[in-house]
Amino acid sequence: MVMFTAPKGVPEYFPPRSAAFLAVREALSAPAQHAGYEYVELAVFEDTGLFVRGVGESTDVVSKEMYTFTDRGDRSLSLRPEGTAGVMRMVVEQRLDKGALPIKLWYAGPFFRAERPQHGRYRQLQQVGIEAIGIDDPALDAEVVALADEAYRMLGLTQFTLNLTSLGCGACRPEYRERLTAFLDSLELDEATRERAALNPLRVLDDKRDEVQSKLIDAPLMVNHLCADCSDHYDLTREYLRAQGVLWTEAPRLVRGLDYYTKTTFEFNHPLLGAQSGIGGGGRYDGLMASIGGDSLSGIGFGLGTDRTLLACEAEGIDVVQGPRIDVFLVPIGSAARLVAVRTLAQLRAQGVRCDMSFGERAMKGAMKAADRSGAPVVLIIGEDEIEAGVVTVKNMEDGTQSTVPLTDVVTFVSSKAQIIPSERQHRS
RNA sequence: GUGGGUGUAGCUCAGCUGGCAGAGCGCUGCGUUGUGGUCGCAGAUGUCGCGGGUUCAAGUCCCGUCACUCACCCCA
Repeated sequence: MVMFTAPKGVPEYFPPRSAAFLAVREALSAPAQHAGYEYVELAVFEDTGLFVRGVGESTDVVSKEMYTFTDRGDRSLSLRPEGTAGVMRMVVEQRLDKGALPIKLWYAGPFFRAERPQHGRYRQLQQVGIEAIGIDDPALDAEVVALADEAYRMLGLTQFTLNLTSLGCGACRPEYRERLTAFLDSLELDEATRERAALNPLRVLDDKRDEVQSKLIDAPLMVNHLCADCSDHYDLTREYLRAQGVLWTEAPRLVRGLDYYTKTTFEFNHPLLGAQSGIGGGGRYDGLMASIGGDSLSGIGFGLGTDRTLLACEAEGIDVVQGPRIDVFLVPIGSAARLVAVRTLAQLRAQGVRCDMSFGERAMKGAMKAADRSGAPVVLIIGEDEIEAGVVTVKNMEDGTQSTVPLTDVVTFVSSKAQIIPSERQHRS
């Protein structure tokens, strides 16, 4: 017999953790939804050329981590390794850029990178992302960063950090890049590092090794060589962040792996996640739309890692899912009671009460055990005695007390009671 | 792609210099013929990852292989 397993590096979520995953995904997008961002459902695979031109041919993500295949029409397609390029393609293709600006969009779903799996690093990874396109205003940079910060804080995370910098633009970065290259050429570096420097010298700046970092103390930094436009933009962005009470660390050596980033760039990290500590990141990408054949519209956005954020919550001991998953559980004993239970269950659900019942010919003991495992705080027992008396026994599972309610009143009685239960477990403020 | 670690019950793991396959949790039943959770008692569950070798004897030692995992790299 063959035993099938999920492909390597694909995290799956099943009860009870799947509920936490869902709650994290909801929490990550909630602040953006409150801020007017609208949902988009994107293609999960795209023309390979979109990522080559948009994300950048020299990036690791595109050059060696894409799942690329040829379809029956000999088209080269790739599973999306990130979301921004696809959003920009949609905006250009659907002419969304001809409407009101800025275009504010959010998305969520799986992305794919053929990497060696590790704690928090998966081949199928889940992200929640937002993009604000078409207006080059530092207030939007600040909004995007603040929405990510708000999402993490809403979940109850306290230990994450925000690293922020500016990567400059097409006007000032090439000059800086030359300066940095000249500096790196003057150092004695190992071959792998030299190759990295040739491909993207900025990448060398965030090398983790102390022996490399010690040589970089005097390295020129982008933030000290910004043009007037980039410098003003960064100053205003920080002023607006301060105005919203967002705290951050200046990270002049922060580098991102995707070529399209310009100006404001940021990364959220969590110290309890090990090597893969980035729980979210993003930045401005003013040249991206033009590079894939659209107008020269600016944009800024983030991608937040749903898997890693869940890991971060677990590492901080946060219960993302609070309270029971249902409010009421029905325990019918005997066929007459079962009919009553099926009808009552439907009526309760129509009232919006979350409820379930014991299925199968279970004896009272087994049915009560099922009731207990459901987590429902209230159990309705419907047996032969109750049927005969025209009542339902209502049991409080926390203190074990019970009372009888006429069958005709039970839906009203329970639904008014169920209204109270959710308020007892409101989200932290 | 490179390096390290680990594979034993559903889960978490113990098993010493080779000598009868174990614990906790969970699961099932009973204590209570209409009451869960707590408590007590009883019970079920193994290709010791897989293949080969050494040995009277291998979960244990050796070789190979696969899987998982941590780190490099990269990134969410």
